[in-house]
Amino acid sequence: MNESKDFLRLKVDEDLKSGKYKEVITRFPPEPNGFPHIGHAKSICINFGIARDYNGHCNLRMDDTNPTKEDTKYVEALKDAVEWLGFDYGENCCFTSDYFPKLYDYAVQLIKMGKAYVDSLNEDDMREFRGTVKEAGKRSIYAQRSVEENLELFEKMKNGEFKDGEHVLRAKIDMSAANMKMRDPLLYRIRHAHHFRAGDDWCIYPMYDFAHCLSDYIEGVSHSICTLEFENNRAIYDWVLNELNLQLPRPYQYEFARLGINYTVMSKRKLLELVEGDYVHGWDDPRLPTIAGYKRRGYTPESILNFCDQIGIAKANSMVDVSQLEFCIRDDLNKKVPRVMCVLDPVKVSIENYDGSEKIEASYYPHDVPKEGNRKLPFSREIYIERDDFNENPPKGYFRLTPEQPVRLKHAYILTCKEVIKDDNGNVIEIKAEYHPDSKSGSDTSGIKVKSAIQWVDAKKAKQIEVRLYDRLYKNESPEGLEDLNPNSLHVNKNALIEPAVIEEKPDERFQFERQGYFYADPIDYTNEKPVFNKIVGLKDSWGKKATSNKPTPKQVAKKVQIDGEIAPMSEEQEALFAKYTKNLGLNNEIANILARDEQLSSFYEEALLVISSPISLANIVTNEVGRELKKESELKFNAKQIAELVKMIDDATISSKIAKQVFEEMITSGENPEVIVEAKGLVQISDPAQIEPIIDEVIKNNPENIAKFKAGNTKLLGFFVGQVLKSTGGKANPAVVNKLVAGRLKDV
RNA sequence: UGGGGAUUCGCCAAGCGGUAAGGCACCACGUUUUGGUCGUGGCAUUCAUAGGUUCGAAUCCUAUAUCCCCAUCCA
Repeated sequence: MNESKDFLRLKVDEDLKSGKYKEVITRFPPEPNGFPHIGHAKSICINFGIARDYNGHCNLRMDDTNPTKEDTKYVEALKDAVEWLGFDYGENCCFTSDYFPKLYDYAVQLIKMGKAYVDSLNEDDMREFRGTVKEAGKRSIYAQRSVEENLELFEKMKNGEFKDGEHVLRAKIDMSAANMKMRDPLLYRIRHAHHFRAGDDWCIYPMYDFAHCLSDYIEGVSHSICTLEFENNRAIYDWVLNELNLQLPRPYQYEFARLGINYTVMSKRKLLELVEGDYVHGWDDPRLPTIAGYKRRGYTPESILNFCDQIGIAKANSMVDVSQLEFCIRDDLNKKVPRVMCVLDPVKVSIENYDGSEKIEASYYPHDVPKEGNRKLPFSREIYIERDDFNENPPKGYFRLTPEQPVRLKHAYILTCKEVIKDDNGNVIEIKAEYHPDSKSGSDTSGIKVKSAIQWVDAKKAKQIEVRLYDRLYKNESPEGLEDLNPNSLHVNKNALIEPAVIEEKPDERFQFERQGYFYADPIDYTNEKPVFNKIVGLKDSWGKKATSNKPTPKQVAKKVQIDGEIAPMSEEQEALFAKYTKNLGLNNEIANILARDEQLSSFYEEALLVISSPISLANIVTNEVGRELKKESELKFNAKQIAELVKMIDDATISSKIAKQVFEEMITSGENPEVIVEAKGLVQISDPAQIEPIIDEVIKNNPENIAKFKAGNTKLLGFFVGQVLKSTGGKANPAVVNKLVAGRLKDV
C-alpha cells in the first residue's frame, strides 16, 4: 500500500481538521448511458475508498438528466460493477431524477432573484451570441424579460406548452467571461421524451451544471470528485451553490486525471461503436476494458482494486502501460489458482518402451504456493506434448526436447527422442521416444540432467476443450479509430487437450495452464459437453521475448532542442526604469527586468526605498516574495514600510534570510510589524560558534550512517547536516556560520 | 487575441527550502521438475528549458517551451 497520501486525501485531512465537515460524504455519479469501464473502476475506488478510509459513506448516484440517452440496463451494469468490486452502497443508490421537483424549485428561486431567465434564441443564434474563446459574447435580448414573465414562461415550459427547443432557462452570469462555461449557461431545456424512471412526468430536464452541484448538496456530499475536463465547470458549480445562499456546509468540487491505458480505448462513444458495429461480441467481450469484459475474461476484483491502488491519483494526464494491469492479475492469481496441464497445439509422442498405464499423483500447487490439493494424471504409451516443446534444429539456449536433448515430462518421466516422423510437407506428425523407467518424478535415480520440464496429456484420457486466446484489441499504442483494430485480437482454438481432472473434478474456475498462462472457465458458454476457457493473461515469458525480439536497437535519445519563444519588448518607460535599476541601483538584469515590467511591483519597491536605502536586498525580497502576494486576490496586510524594516534587520544581521522568510509568512497573515514578530518568537540569529558547536556534535552523533556515506564520498550530505543543525535551532542558527563549521568538522571525522 | 490545468526514469508516481521514495517495465545473478514464482543487485549527480533569490532549490520568483481541457439545448 502506498504510504503517501494522494492530493484528495490530503484535502480531506485538512477539511476534517479545520472542522469544515463533520463527516466525509462522497458519491460516484455515472450517467447510465453505457457500460462502466476500468476508468469508472478508478473513480469507484477513489470515491468509495475515501469514504471507507474516513468512516464516511459514498452514494452511488445515477446522473440521469438526459432521457434520450439513458436506460435501465446501464443502471444494472453500474450497480453490478460497484458490487463486483466489493463496495457497498447500501440504501444509497440515488437518482438525480428523484430530485427533479426540488431542482425545479431551486430554478424558480433563481428566477425570482433575477439570476435566471428564459431565453428564446434558436440554437444557431445562441451559438453565435456566445462568442468565441477569444472574443466576448453578447447577451440575448430575452435576458431583459421581467421576473414575472420568466416565471410564467418557465411554468409553461414545465407544463409542456412549448415544443422542444423553443425556450431554455439560462443563468444570468456574464456573457464576456473568459471562462466560456460562465457565459450564461443553460439550466433547463425542453425535452418531450420518456424518461426511463421519471416516465412522462417532465418535459423539461435540468442540465448537468445545474443538477450536479445541487444533487451533491441535497445528498450532503462534502467532497465532489470528478475528472479534469470539468475544471472549467467548477465556476458554475460554485456560482449556483453560492447564489442560492444555501445552508452550510456545502460541497466543493475537486478534479483528478482520468485513466488512460495504452492499446485500448476508454471513451464511451468508441466503446459503443465497437459493440454496435459488432467489432466485438457485446459489452462483456473479454477484449474490452469494460468491467463486464474483465469479469468475463476472468480478472478478479482484487486485481482491479490493486491496479487502481498502484496507479495513484494525480492531476497530470497520463497513459498507464497495460503491463501494469497484467502484473496485477498475474500477481493475484499466482497465489490462488491450481496448476494444470493443457496442450494447445498437440503433437503425438509414442513411448515405445512403455506398456500398460498408470495414474500419477500430482499436486495442484507448486512448492511456493501454500495450498493443498492433488489429482491423478493418467499416463500411458501415447501422449501429446506442445508442438513448440520439440525442435529438430534448436536455437542456442533451447531447453526443451530435441533429437539430442532429453526433457522431463512434468510430474512424470524423462523422455528421449528416438525418431521424428513427418508428413510430405515436412511437418512433424509424430515423435517416437523412449522413457527412462528409473526417472519417475519424486523417485528419480537415473542421474540424467534435463534443462526443463514440459506439460503433456495422456492421448486416451485427455479432454478436448475450446480455448479462446485474446490479444490486445488494438495494434497501436494510442488507437484513434477502427483502422487501428488488431485483426488478430481473438484466436479460437477448438483442439486443445487438457488433463481430465480439470473437467471431471472442477477444482476451480480459474487455472494456470502450466507454462502458458491463466485461464478462466467461460461463465456463459462453458458446458460439460463443450468446455470453454478464456485466456486471462499469459505468464511472463522471458525466453519467448528473447527468442522473438530483434536485436535491441539502441534508441538514440535525440536531445530535445528547446525553442525559446519571443520575449515581449519593453515600453519606453519600462526601459527607463530598467536602466535606472541596473545602472544607478546596481540591481541584476533579472530583478530589474521583473521590477521594471510590473507597475505595481515597482511602485511598491520605490515606496520602500524611501525608508531604507538598501536597493539590492530590498529588490530581491520585493520581486521574490512580495510579488507572489501581490498577485493574490486578497488585499495585502503589510505595507512597504514594514518590508523596509524587515530588510533592515537582514542587513544588520539581526536575522538571517531564512528567518526573514518565516517572519514574512507571519506578516502576510497578521500584518504585524517585523520587529514585533522577531521579538515575540525570539527569532534572533545565533552566530556564536560556541553555541552552535555542541549542536553539530549532537547531529553527527545521531547520524552515523550518513557520516559513513559522507566519508564514502557522498558530499551532497553536507547540505543534509547543515539542514539538521538549522532544524534543531528552529532555523535560528546563522546558516553561513553553520556551513563553515560543519564543513570544518566533517573534514576531520 | 482569451481562460483553466499539467510537465520528476521507458510507463505510473511520492516529494510542499535541507540525502531524488515506491510500483511497473527492463538488465544481471541466485533458487526452481513452470524459461513462472521467489530472492539479491543494477537502473534520475538530476526534476521541460533558461535565468534569478538563498549557505542550500524539484520545491520560491521571472520568462519561455510543450501537452490537455473549454465556443453540445451531452455528462
